[in-house]
Amino acid sequence: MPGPDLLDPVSDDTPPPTSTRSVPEPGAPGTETAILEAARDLLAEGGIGALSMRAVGSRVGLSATALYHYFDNKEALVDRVVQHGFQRSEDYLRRAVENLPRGSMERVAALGEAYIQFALRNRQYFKIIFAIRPEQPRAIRGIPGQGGYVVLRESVVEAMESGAIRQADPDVVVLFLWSVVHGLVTIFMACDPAEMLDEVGLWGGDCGQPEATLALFEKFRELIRDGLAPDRLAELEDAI
Amino acid sequence: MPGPDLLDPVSDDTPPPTSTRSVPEPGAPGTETAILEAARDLLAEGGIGALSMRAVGSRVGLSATALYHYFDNKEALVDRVVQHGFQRSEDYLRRAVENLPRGSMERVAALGEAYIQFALRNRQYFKIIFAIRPEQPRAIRGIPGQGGYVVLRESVVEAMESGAIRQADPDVVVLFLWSVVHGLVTIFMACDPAEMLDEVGLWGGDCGQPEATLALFEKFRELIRDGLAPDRLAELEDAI
DNA sequence: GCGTTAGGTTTACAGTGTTAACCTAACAGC
DNA sequence: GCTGTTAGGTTAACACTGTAAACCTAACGC
Repeated sequence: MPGPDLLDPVSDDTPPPTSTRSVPEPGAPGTETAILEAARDLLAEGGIGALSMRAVGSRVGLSATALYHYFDNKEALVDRVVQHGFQRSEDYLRRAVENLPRGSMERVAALGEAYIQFALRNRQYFKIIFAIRPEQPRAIRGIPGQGGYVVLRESVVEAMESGAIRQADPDVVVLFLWSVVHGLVTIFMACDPAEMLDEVGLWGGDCGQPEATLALFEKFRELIRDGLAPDRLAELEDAI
Repeated sequence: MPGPDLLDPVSDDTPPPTSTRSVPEPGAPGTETAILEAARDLLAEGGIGALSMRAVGSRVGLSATALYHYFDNKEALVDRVVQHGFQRSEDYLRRAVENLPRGSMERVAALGEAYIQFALRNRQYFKIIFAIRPEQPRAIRGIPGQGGYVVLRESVVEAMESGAIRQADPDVVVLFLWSVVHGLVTIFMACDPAEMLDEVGLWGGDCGQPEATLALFEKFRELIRDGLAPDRLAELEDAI
Protein backbone atom coordinates (compact mmCIF):
# COMPACT_ATOMS: atom_id res chain seq x y z
CA MET A 1 0.00 0.00 0.00
CA PRO A 2 2.34 2.74 -1.23
CA GLY A 3 1.61 6.38 -0.58
CA PRO A 4 -0.01 8.74 -3.04
CA ASP A 5 0.94 7.60 -6.48
CA LEU A 6 1.96 10.35 -8.80
CA LEU A 7 1.57 8.14 -11.79
CA ASP A 8 -1.99 7.40 -10.85
CA PRO A 9 -4.28 10.09 -12.13
CA VAL A 10 -7.41 8.35 -11.03
CA SER A 11 -7.50 6.77 -7.63
CA ASP A 12 -10.75 5.92 -6.00
CA ASP A 13 -10.47 3.77 -2.99
CA THR A 14 -9.36 6.55 -0.72
CA PRO A 15 -10.95 9.65 -2.17
CA PRO A 16 -10.25 13.08 -0.72
CA PRO A 17 -12.43 13.64 2.36
CA THR A 18 -15.49 14.80 0.50
CA SER A 19 -17.44 17.30 2.52
CA THR A 20 -21.04 16.22 2.75
CA ARG A 21 -22.46 17.53 -0.45
CA SER A 22 -25.94 18.95 -0.53
CA VAL A 23 -28.33 20.16 -3.14
CA PRO A 24 -29.74 23.30 -1.50
CA GLU A 25 -32.65 24.40 -3.57
CA PRO A 26 -35.27 22.02 -4.96
CA GLY A 27 -34.87 21.20 -8.59
CA ALA A 28 -31.29 22.41 -8.79
CA PRO A 29 -29.79 21.39 -12.13
CA GLY A 30 -26.90 19.39 -10.73
CA THR A 31 -28.96 17.20 -8.47
CA GLU A 32 -28.63 14.05 -10.53
CA THR A 33 -24.88 14.31 -10.80
CA ALA A 34 -24.68 15.18 -7.10
CA ILE A 35 -26.52 11.94 -6.35
CA LEU A 36 -24.18 10.00 -8.59
CA GLU A 37 -21.14 11.54 -6.98
CA ALA A 38 -22.45 10.77 -3.52
CA ALA A 39 -23.07 7.17 -4.56
CA ARG A 40 -19.60 7.02 -6.08
CA ASP A 41 -17.97 8.31 -2.92
CA LEU A 42 -19.93 6.04 -0.63
CA LEU A 43 -18.93 3.10 -2.77
CA ALA A 44 -15.27 4.03 -2.76
CA GLU A 45 -15.24 4.73 0.97
CA GLY A 46 -17.22 1.85 2.35
CA GLY A 47 -17.72 -0.63 -0.44
CA ILE A 48 -20.90 -2.04 -1.80
CA GLY A 49 -22.40 -2.43 1.65
CA ALA A 50 -22.19 1.29 2.31
CA LEU A 51 -24.15 2.18 -0.80
CA SER A 52 -27.72 2.41 0.42
CA MET A 53 -30.46 4.69 -0.79
CA ARG A 54 -30.81 6.35 2.58
CA ALA A 55 -27.08 6.94 2.85
CA VAL A 56 -26.93 8.46 -0.61
CA GLY A 57 -29.95 10.60 0.09
CA SER A 58 -28.71 11.90 3.39
CA ARG A 59 -25.31 12.68 1.96
CA VAL A 60 -26.86 14.71 -0.80
CA GLY A 61 -29.33 16.37 1.52
CA LEU A 62 -32.44 14.56 0.36
CA SER A 63 -34.66 11.84 1.64
CA ALA A 64 -34.15 8.39 0.26
CA THR A 65 -37.41 8.40 -1.62
CA ALA A 66 -36.52 11.60 -3.42
CA LEU A 67 -33.88 9.67 -5.32
CA TYR A 68 -36.65 7.78 -7.05
CA HIS A 69 -37.44 10.92 -9.02
CA TYR A 70 -34.06 10.57 -10.70
CA PHE A 71 -33.59 6.82 -10.85
CA ASP A 72 -36.14 4.06 -11.24
CA ASN A 73 -34.61 2.03 -8.43
CA LYS A 74 -31.35 1.24 -6.77
CA GLU A 75 -30.25 -1.00 -9.60
CA ALA A 76 -30.60 1.84 -12.07
CA LEU A 77 -28.48 4.07 -9.86
CA VAL A 78 -25.85 1.38 -9.46
CA ASP A 79 -25.84 0.86 -13.21
CA ARG A 80 -24.91 4.47 -13.70
CA VAL A 81 -22.12 4.15 -11.18
CA VAL A 82 -20.89 1.07 -12.99
CA GLN A 83 -21.02 2.91 -16.27
CA HIS A 84 -18.81 5.57 -14.75
CA GLY A 85 -16.46 2.88 -13.51
CA PHE A 86 -16.15 1.50 -17.02
CA GLN A 87 -15.31 4.91 -18.35
CA ARG A 88 -12.79 5.40 -15.59
CA SER A 89 -11.07 2.12 -16.29
CA GLU A 90 -10.90 2.92 -19.96
CA ASP A 91 -9.26 6.27 -19.19
CA TYR A 92 -6.85 4.55 -16.87
CA LEU A 93 -5.77 2.05 -19.52
CA ARG A 94 -5.50 4.72 -22.19
CA ARG A 95 -3.23 6.87 -20.06
CA ALA A 96 -1.11 3.91 -19.06
CA VAL A 97 0.02 3.27 -22.63
CA GLU A 98 -0.14 6.71 -24.22
CA ASN A 99 3.63 6.98 -24.39
CA LEU A 100 4.35 3.42 -25.42
CA PRO A 101 5.18 2.54 -29.02
CA ARG A 102 2.21 1.36 -31.03
CA GLY A 103 2.50 -2.10 -32.47
CA SER A 104 4.78 -3.31 -29.68
CA MET A 105 4.22 -6.29 -27.46
CA GLU A 106 5.36 -4.04 -24.65
CA ARG A 107 2.28 -1.90 -25.11
CA VAL A 108 -0.03 -4.90 -24.92
CA ALA A 109 1.70 -6.11 -21.78
CA ALA A 110 1.44 -2.67 -20.22
CA LEU A 111 -2.31 -2.80 -20.71
CA GLY A 112 -2.44 -6.02 -18.76
CA GLU A 113 -0.41 -4.53 -15.98
CA ALA A 114 -2.58 -1.42 -15.97
CA TYR A 115 -5.71 -3.54 -15.76
CA ILE A 116 -4.37 -5.24 -12.68
CA GLN A 117 -3.33 -1.97 -11.14
CA PHE A 118 -6.67 -0.37 -11.80
CA ALA A 119 -8.44 -3.30 -10.19
CA LEU A 120 -6.23 -3.25 -7.12
CA ARG A 121 -6.35 0.49 -6.65
CA ASN A 122 -10.02 0.88 -7.37
CA ARG A 123 -11.18 -2.26 -5.70
CA GLN A 124 -14.66 -1.08 -4.91
CA TYR A 125 -15.24 0.07 -8.44
CA PHE A 126 -13.85 -3.11 -9.87
CA LYS A 127 -15.92 -5.20 -7.53
CA ILE A 128 -19.16 -3.49 -8.32
CA ILE A 129 -18.52 -3.63 -12.04
CA PHE A 130 -18.08 -7.37 -11.92
CA ALA A 131 -20.33 -8.00 -8.96
CA ILE A 132 -22.43 -11.07 -9.25
CA ARG A 133 -25.83 -9.96 -10.40
CA PRO A 134 -28.82 -11.84 -9.11
CA GLU A 135 -30.32 -12.39 -12.52
CA GLN A 136 -29.05 -11.39 -15.90
CA PRO A 137 -25.47 -10.46 -16.56
CA ARG A 138 -24.85 -6.82 -17.17
CA ALA A 139 -25.02 -5.63 -20.73
CA ILE A 140 -21.84 -4.07 -21.98
CA ARG A 141 -23.18 -2.54 -25.13
CA GLY A 142 -24.33 0.99 -24.57
CA ILE A 143 -21.44 1.68 -22.29
CA PRO A 144 -19.41 4.35 -24.04
CA GLY A 145 -16.21 2.83 -25.34
CA GLN A 146 -17.15 -0.52 -23.81
CA GLY A 147 -14.47 -0.20 -21.20
CA GLY A 148 -10.97 -1.18 -22.09
CA TYR A 149 -12.03 -3.68 -24.72
CA VAL A 150 -11.54 -1.35 -27.65
CA VAL A 151 -8.29 0.01 -26.22
CA LEU A 152 -6.82 -3.44 -25.91
CA ARG A 153 -8.19 -4.53 -29.26
CA GLU A 154 -6.56 -1.59 -30.96
CA SER A 155 -3.17 -2.41 -29.49
CA VAL A 156 -3.51 -6.09 -30.34
CA VAL A 157 -4.39 -5.36 -33.95
CA GLU A 158 -1.44 -3.01 -34.26
CA ALA A 159 0.86 -5.60 -32.72
CA MET A 160 -0.35 -8.14 -35.23
CA GLU A 161 0.25 -5.78 -38.10
CA SER A 162 3.75 -5.01 -36.94
CA GLY A 163 4.49 -8.70 -36.54
CA ALA A 164 5.05 -8.47 -32.80
CA ILE A 165 2.40 -11.11 -32.17
CA ARG A 166 1.22 -13.88 -34.39
CA GLN A 167 -1.69 -13.63 -36.79
CA ALA A 168 -4.96 -14.71 -35.25
CA ASP A 169 -8.51 -13.56 -34.70
CA PRO A 170 -7.95 -10.34 -32.77
CA ASP A 171 -11.14 -10.71 -30.73
CA VAL A 172 -10.10 -14.15 -29.59
CA VAL A 173 -6.72 -12.81 -28.57
CA VAL A 174 -8.27 -9.86 -26.78
CA LEU A 175 -10.67 -12.06 -24.86
CA PHE A 176 -7.79 -14.38 -24.04
CA LEU A 177 -5.64 -11.63 -22.63
CA TRP A 178 -8.56 -10.11 -20.81
CA SER A 179 -9.36 -13.49 -19.31
CA VAL A 180 -5.83 -13.96 -18.04
CA VAL A 181 -5.59 -10.68 -16.18
CA HIS A 182 -9.20 -10.66 -15.08
CA GLY A 183 -8.96 -14.19 -13.78
CA LEU A 184 -5.75 -13.42 -11.93
CA VAL A 185 -7.24 -10.41 -10.22
CA THR A 186 -10.57 -11.97 -9.33
CA ILE A 187 -8.97 -15.12 -7.97
CA PHE A 188 -6.80 -13.05 -5.70
CA MET A 189 -9.73 -10.95 -4.60
CA ALA A 190 -11.68 -14.06 -3.65
CA CYS A 191 -8.91 -16.13 -2.09
CA ASP A 192 -6.20 -14.97 0.20
CA PRO A 193 -3.14 -14.68 -2.01
CA ALA A 194 -0.72 -15.12 0.85
CA GLU A 195 -1.91 -18.66 1.26
CA MET A 196 -1.36 -19.47 -2.37
CA LEU A 197 1.77 -17.53 -3.01
CA ASP A 198 3.89 -18.82 -0.21
CA GLU A 199 3.49 -22.13 -1.94
CA VAL A 200 4.45 -20.54 -5.20
CA GLY A 201 7.35 -18.85 -3.47
CA LEU A 202 6.37 -15.41 -4.69
CA TRP A 203 5.10 -14.21 -1.38
CA GLY A 204 8.47 -13.31 0.04
CA GLY A 205 7.61 -12.17 3.52
CA ASP A 206 6.72 -8.52 3.50
CA CYS A 207 5.69 -7.75 -0.05
CA GLY A 208 2.10 -6.62 -0.39
CA GLN A 209 -0.64 -8.06 -2.50
CA PRO A 210 -0.30 -5.62 -5.41
CA GLU A 211 3.39 -6.39 -5.73
CA ALA A 212 2.79 -10.11 -5.59
CA THR A 213 0.00 -9.97 -8.15
CA LEU A 214 2.11 -7.94 -10.52
CA ALA A 215 5.09 -10.21 -9.99
CA LEU A 216 2.95 -13.17 -10.91
CA PHE A 217 1.70 -11.38 -13.99
CA GLU A 218 5.31 -10.80 -14.94
CA LYS A 219 5.78 -14.55 -14.90
CA PHE A 220 2.62 -15.02 -16.90
CA ARG A 221 3.98 -12.80 -19.68
CA GLU A 222 6.49 -15.45 -20.59
CA LEU A 223 3.80 -18.07 -20.92
CA ILE A 224 1.56 -15.74 -22.87
CA ARG A 225 4.35 -15.01 -25.30
CA ASP A 226 5.79 -18.48 -25.75
CA GLY A 227 2.97 -20.79 -24.76
CA LEU A 228 3.09 -24.01 -22.85
CA ALA A 229 4.32 -26.28 -25.61
CA PRO A 230 7.88 -27.53 -25.25
CA ASP A 231 10.38 -25.12 -26.71
CA ARG A 232 11.06 -26.89 -29.99
CA LEU A 233 12.70 -23.82 -31.42
CA ALA A 234 15.46 -23.97 -28.83
CA GLU A 235 15.81 -27.69 -29.48
CA LEU A 236 16.10 -27.09 -33.19
CA GLU A 237 18.72 -24.40 -32.73
CA ASP A 238 20.61 -26.60 -30.32
CA ALA A 239 20.57 -29.40 -32.83
CA ILE A 240 22.11 -27.19 -35.49
CA MET B 1 -29.34 -25.78 -21.98
CA PRO B 2 -29.26 -29.48 -22.90
CA GLY B 3 -31.36 -32.04 -21.09
CA PRO B 4 -30.13 -34.21 -18.26
CA ASP B 5 -26.48 -34.85 -18.83
CA LEU B 6 -25.40 -38.41 -18.30
CA LEU B 7 -21.80 -37.40 -18.06
CA ASP B 8 -22.59 -35.00 -15.29
CA PRO B 9 -22.58 -36.75 -11.96
CA VAL B 10 -23.07 -33.61 -9.95
CA SER B 11 -25.52 -31.01 -11.11
CA ASP B 12 -26.78 -28.37 -8.77
CA ASP B 13 -28.64 -25.58 -10.38
CA THR B 14 -31.81 -27.54 -10.86
CA PRO B 15 -31.84 -29.97 -7.98
CA PRO B 16 -34.58 -32.59 -7.64
CA PRO B 17 -37.66 -31.00 -6.08
CA THR B 18 -36.53 -31.35 -2.51
CA SER B 19 -39.42 -31.90 -0.17
CA THR B 20 -39.28 -29.44 2.65
CA ARG B 21 -36.94 -31.07 5.05
CA SER B 22 -37.54 -30.83 8.75
CA VAL B 23 -35.75 -31.78 11.91
CA PRO B 24 -38.57 -33.24 13.99
CA GLU B 25 -37.23 -33.74 17.45
CA PRO B 26 -35.11 -31.17 19.22
CA GLY B 27 -31.46 -31.95 19.28
CA ALA B 28 -31.64 -34.52 16.51
CA PRO B 29 -28.12 -35.47 15.46
CA GLY B 30 -28.52 -34.49 11.81
CA THR B 31 -29.75 -30.98 12.45
CA GLU B 32 -26.59 -29.24 11.39
CA THR B 33 -26.32 -31.13 8.13
CA ALA B 34 -30.06 -30.61 7.55
CA ILE B 35 -29.48 -26.87 7.86
CA LEU B 36 -26.57 -27.04 5.48
CA GLU B 37 -28.57 -29.03 2.96
CA ALA B 38 -31.45 -26.58 3.17
CA ALA B 39 -29.06 -23.70 2.61
CA ARG B 40 -27.49 -25.57 -0.28
CA ASP B 41 -30.85 -26.20 -1.93
CA LEU B 42 -32.07 -22.66 -1.43
CA LEU B 43 -28.88 -21.40 -3.01
CA ALA B 44 -29.17 -23.70 -6.00
CA GLU B 45 -32.85 -22.96 -6.50
CA GLY B 46 -32.98 -19.22 -6.03
CA GLY B 47 -29.42 -17.97 -5.94
CA ILE B 48 -27.71 -15.94 -3.30
CA GLY B 49 -30.74 -13.74 -2.77
CA ALA B 50 -32.87 -16.70 -1.72
CA LEU B 51 -30.47 -17.73 0.99
CA SER B 52 -31.78 -15.98 4.08
CA MET B 53 -31.69 -17.17 7.65
CA ARG B 54 -35.45 -17.17 7.91
CA ALA B 55 -35.83 -19.15 4.70
CA VAL B 56 -33.28 -21.72 5.81
CA GLY B 57 -34.90 -21.98 9.22
CA SER B 58 -38.39 -22.40 7.91
CA ARG B 59 -37.30 -24.99 5.39
CA VAL B 60 -35.68 -27.01 8.10
CA GLY B 61 -38.56 -26.56 10.52
CA LEU B 62 -36.85 -24.16 12.88
CA SER B 63 -36.96 -20.50 13.63
CA ALA B 64 -34.26 -18.33 12.15
CA THR B 65 -32.69 -17.66 15.51
CA ALA B 66 -32.30 -21.35 16.23
CA LEU B 67 -29.69 -21.50 13.50
CA TYR B 68 -27.43 -19.40 15.64
CA HIS B 69 -26.94 -22.37 17.91
CA TYR B 70 -25.16 -24.11 15.05
CA PHE B 71 -23.48 -21.23 13.26
CA ASP B 72 -22.08 -18.01 14.63
CA ASN B 73 -23.75 -15.95 11.94
CA LYS B 74 -24.85 -16.08 8.35
CA GLU B 75 -21.33 -15.69 7.09
CA ALA B 76 -20.26 -18.80 8.95
CA LEU B 77 -23.11 -20.75 7.42
CA VAL B 78 -22.29 -19.48 3.95
CA ASP B 79 -18.67 -20.40 4.52
CA ARG B 80 -19.68 -23.98 5.10
CA VAL B 81 -21.76 -23.97 1.95
CA VAL B 82 -18.80 -22.59 0.06
CA GLN B 83 -16.59 -25.26 1.52
CA HIS B 84 -18.98 -27.84 0.19
CA GLY B 85 -18.93 -26.16 -3.19
CA PHE B 86 -15.16 -26.39 -3.26
CA GLN B 87 -15.31 -30.07 -2.52
CA ARG B 88 -17.94 -30.54 -5.18
CA SER B 89 -15.90 -28.75 -7.81
CA GLU B 90 -12.89 -30.84 -6.92
CA ASP B 91 -14.91 -34.03 -7.34
CA TYR B 92 -16.22 -32.77 -10.64
CA LEU B 93 -12.75 -32.08 -11.98
CA ARG B 94 -11.41 -35.38 -10.73
CA ARG B 95 -14.12 -37.37 -12.45
CA ALA B 96 -13.77 -35.40 -15.64
CA VAL B 97 -10.22 -36.63 -16.17
CA GLU B 98 -10.19 -40.00 -14.46
CA ASN B 99 -10.03 -41.87 -17.76
CA LEU B 100 -7.60 -39.55 -19.50
CA PRO B 101 -3.95 -40.48 -19.86
CA ARG B 102 -1.70 -39.00 -17.20
CA GLY B 103 1.02 -36.73 -18.44
CA SER B 104 -0.93 -35.68 -21.51
CA MET B 105 -1.75 -32.15 -22.52
CA GLU B 106 -5.19 -33.49 -23.30
CA ARG B 107 -5.76 -34.15 -19.63
CA VAL B 108 -4.77 -30.63 -18.67
CA ALA B 109 -7.07 -29.19 -21.31
CA ALA B 110 -9.93 -31.38 -20.12
CA LEU B 111 -9.54 -29.90 -16.67
CA GLY B 112 -9.99 -26.45 -18.11
CA GLU B 113 -13.07 -27.53 -19.96
CA ALA B 114 -14.45 -29.21 -16.86
CA TYR B 115 -13.87 -26.07 -14.83
CA ILE B 116 -15.93 -24.08 -17.29
CA GLN B 117 -18.63 -26.71 -17.35
CA PHE B 118 -18.81 -26.88 -13.60
CA ALA B 119 -19.13 -23.12 -13.39
CA LEU B 120 -21.88 -22.96 -16.00
CA ARG B 121 -23.84 -25.88 -14.61
CA ASN B 122 -23.48 -24.94 -10.98
CA ARG B 123 -23.75 -21.25 -11.43
CA GLN B 124 -25.08 -20.48 -7.99
CA TYR B 125 -22.35 -22.47 -6.33
CA PHE B 126 -19.71 -20.92 -8.47
CA LYS B 127 -21.06 -17.46 -7.84
CA ILE B 128 -21.15 -17.82 -4.10
CA ILE B 129 -17.69 -19.31 -3.99
CA PHE B 130 -16.24 -16.33 -5.77
CA ALA B 131 -18.75 -13.79 -4.54
CA ILE B 132 -17.31 -10.44 -3.68
CA ARG B 133 -16.85 -10.38 0.02
CA PRO B 134 -17.29 -7.10 1.81
CA GLU B 135 -14.01 -7.28 3.64
CA GLN B 136 -11.30 -9.86 3.54
CA PRO B 137 -10.96 -12.40 0.78
CA ARG B 138 -11.90 -15.91 1.66
CA ALA B 139 -9.18 -18.15 2.99
CA ILE B 140 -8.60 -21.22 0.91
CA ARG B 141 -6.41 -23.08 3.32
CA GLY B 142 -8.33 -25.42 5.51
CA ILE B 143 -10.61 -26.39 2.67
CA PRO B 144 -9.98 -30.08 2.11
CA GLY B 145 -8.07 -30.53 -1.11
CA GLN B 146 -8.15 -26.79 -1.72
CA GLY B 147 -10.58 -27.21 -4.58
CA GLY B 148 -9.25 -28.17 -7.94
CA TYR B 149 -5.86 -26.60 -7.36
CA VAL B 150 -4.14 -29.80 -6.38
CA VAL B 151 -5.89 -31.77 -9.11
CA LEU B 152 -4.69 -29.38 -11.77
CA ARG B 153 -1.27 -29.13 -10.27
CA GLU B 154 -0.86 -32.87 -10.32
CA SER B 155 -1.74 -33.05 -13.99
CA VAL B 156 0.53 -30.16 -14.85
CA VAL B 157 3.48 -31.71 -13.07
CA GLU B 158 2.89 -35.01 -14.86
CA ALA B 159 2.65 -33.24 -18.19
CA MET B 160 5.96 -31.53 -17.51
CA GLU B 161 7.61 -34.80 -16.61
CA SER B 162 6.35 -36.46 -19.77
CA GLY B 163 7.53 -33.52 -21.85
CA ALA B 164 4.06 -32.59 -23.03
CA ILE B 165 4.48 -29.07 -21.70
CA ARG B 166 7.61 -27.06 -21.19
CA GLN B 167 9.58 -26.96 -17.96
CA ALA B 168 8.51 -24.14 -15.68
CA ASP B 169 7.41 -23.42 -12.16
CA PRO B 170 4.34 -25.65 -11.88
CA ASP B 171 2.53 -23.28 -9.52
CA VAL B 172 2.93 -20.42 -11.93
CA VAL B 173 1.57 -22.57 -14.73
CA VAL B 174 -1.32 -23.74 -12.60
CA LEU B 175 -2.25 -20.21 -11.60
CA PHE B 176 -1.93 -19.16 -15.22
CA LEU B 177 -4.29 -21.85 -16.47
CA TRP B 178 -6.67 -21.25 -13.62
CA SER B 179 -6.66 -17.54 -14.40
CA VAL B 180 -7.51 -18.14 -18.04
CA VAL B 181 -10.55 -20.31 -17.46
CA HIS B 182 -11.68 -18.43 -14.38
CA GLY B 183 -11.40 -15.11 -16.15
CA LEU B 184 -13.29 -16.41 -19.14
CA VAL B 185 -16.14 -17.68 -17.03
CA THR B 186 -16.43 -14.67 -14.77
CA ILE B 187 -16.30 -12.21 -17.63
CA PHE B 188 -19.16 -14.02 -19.31
CA MET B 189 -21.13 -14.14 -16.10
CA ALA B 190 -20.78 -10.41 -15.64
CA CYS B 191 -21.21 -9.26 -19.23
CA ASP B 192 -23.69 -10.51 -21.72
CA PRO B 193 -21.69 -12.84 -23.95
CA ALA B 194 -24.05 -12.44 -26.87
CA GLU B 195 -22.99 -8.85 -27.19
CA MET B 196 -19.34 -9.73 -27.23
CA LEU B 197 -19.45 -12.87 -29.25
CA ASP B 198 -21.40 -11.64 -32.20
CA GLU B 199 -18.45 -9.36 -32.68
CA VAL B 200 -16.13 -12.29 -32.33
CA GLY B 201 -18.32 -14.26 -34.67
CA LEU B 202 -18.67 -17.17 -32.29
CA TRP B 203 -22.21 -16.44 -31.32
CA GLY B 204 -23.79 -18.02 -34.34
CA GLY B 205 -27.46 -17.38 -33.82
CA ASP B 206 -28.94 -20.16 -31.75
CA CYS B 207 -26.03 -21.64 -29.85
CA GLY B 208 -26.32 -21.22 -26.12
CA GLN B 209 -23.92 -19.62 -23.71
CA PRO B 210 -22.25 -22.83 -22.56
CA GLU B 211 -21.52 -23.83 -26.13
CA ALA B 212 -20.14 -20.42 -26.98
CA THR B 213 -17.96 -20.31 -23.89
CA LEU B 214 -16.56 -23.75 -24.59
CA ALA B 215 -16.00 -22.88 -28.22
CA LEU B 216 -14.02 -19.86 -27.18
CA PHE B 217 -11.98 -21.95 -24.79
CA GLU B 218 -11.25 -24.27 -27.65
CA LYS B 219 -9.72 -21.33 -29.47
CA PHE B 220 -7.81 -20.34 -26.35
CA ARG B 221 -6.17 -23.75 -26.21
CA GLU B 222 -4.16 -22.94 -29.28
CA LEU B 223 -2.86 -19.72 -27.73
CA ILE B 224 -2.11 -21.46 -24.46
CA ARG B 225 -0.12 -24.11 -26.24
CA ASP B 226 1.79 -21.97 -28.73
CA GLY B 227 1.74 -18.53 -27.20
CA LEU B 228 1.33 -15.19 -28.85
CA ALA B 229 4.80 -14.79 -30.25
CA PRO B 230 5.14 -15.08 -34.01
CA ASP B 231 5.57 -18.67 -35.08
CA ARG B 232 9.32 -18.64 -35.69
CA LEU B 233 9.41 -22.40 -35.79
CA ALA B 234 7.23 -22.46 -38.89
CA GLU B 235 9.35 -19.70 -40.40
CA LEU B 236 12.49 -21.67 -39.73
CA GLU B 237 11.08 -24.84 -41.23
CA ASP B 238 9.84 -22.90 -44.22
CA ALA B 239 13.26 -21.42 -44.70
CA ILE B 240 14.85 -24.84 -44.79
C1' DG C 1 -57.30 31.50 -11.60
C1' DC C 2 -56.58 26.85 -12.49
C1' DG C 3 -54.69 22.25 -13.79
C1' DT C 4 -50.48 19.94 -14.36
C1' DT C 5 -46.17 18.62 -13.32
C1' DA C 6 -41.50 18.26 -11.08
C1' DG C 7 -39.48 17.60 -6.91
C1' DG C 8 -39.96 17.07 -2.49
C1' DT C 9 -41.80 15.20 2.16
C1' DT C 10 -43.50 11.71 5.81
C1' DT C 11 -45.38 7.36 6.66
C1' DA C 12 -45.60 2.66 6.12
C1' DC C 13 -44.68 -2.10 4.60
C1' DA C 14 -42.25 -6.22 4.05
C1' DG C 15 -38.06 -7.84 4.18
C1' DT C 16 -33.11 -8.57 6.31
C1' DG C 17 -29.42 -10.22 10.11
C1' DT C 18 -29.03 -10.35 14.83
C1' DT C 19 -29.65 -9.83 20.02
C1' DA C 20 -31.99 -10.45 24.38
C1' DA C 21 -34.87 -12.75 27.27
C1' DC C 22 -37.14 -16.68 28.21
C1' DC C 23 -38.58 -21.59 28.16
C1' DT C 24 -37.88 -26.70 28.32
C1' DA C 25 -36.07 -31.14 28.43
C1' DA C 26 -31.93 -33.85 29.33
C1' DC C 27 -28.09 -34.85 31.96
C1' DA C 28 -24.33 -34.73 35.96
C1' DG C 29 -23.21 -34.34 40.82
C1' DC C 30 -24.15 -34.66 45.42
C1' DG D 1 -34.32 -37.07 44.50
C1' DC D 2 -33.14 -32.61 44.16
C1' DT D 3 -30.37 -29.31 41.97
C1' DG D 4 -27.46 -26.78 38.73
C1' DT D 5 -25.99 -26.63 34.09
C1' DT D 6 -26.35 -26.89 29.44
C1' DA D 7 -28.13 -27.69 24.66
C1' DG D 8 -31.65 -26.43 21.79
C1' DG D 9 -35.42 -24.16 21.16
C1' DT D 10 -38.96 -20.14 21.31
C1' DT D 11 -40.92 -15.13 20.74
C1' DA D 12 -40.21 -10.22 20.73
C1' DA D 13 -37.58 -6.65 19.41
C1' DC D 14 -33.94 -3.62 17.18
C1' DA D 15 -31.82 -1.47 13.48
C1' DC D 16 -31.35 -1.81 9.10
C1' DT D 17 -32.80 -2.38 3.91
C1' DG D 18 -35.53 -1.08 -0.77
C1' DT D 19 -39.64 0.81 -2.09
C1' DA D 20 -44.62 2.15 -2.59
C1' DA D 21 -48.36 5.32 -1.33
C1' DA D 22 -50.15 9.53 -0.04
C1' DC D 23 -49.47 14.11 0.44
C1' DC D 24 -47.47 18.78 -0.03
C1' DT D 25 -45.49 22.83 -2.57
C1' DA D 26 -43.71 25.86 -5.84
C1' DA D 27 -43.37 26.79 -10.79
C1' DC D 28 -45.35 26.95 -15.17
C1' DG D 29 -48.80 27.08 -19.32
C1' DC D 30 -53.23 28.47 -20.75
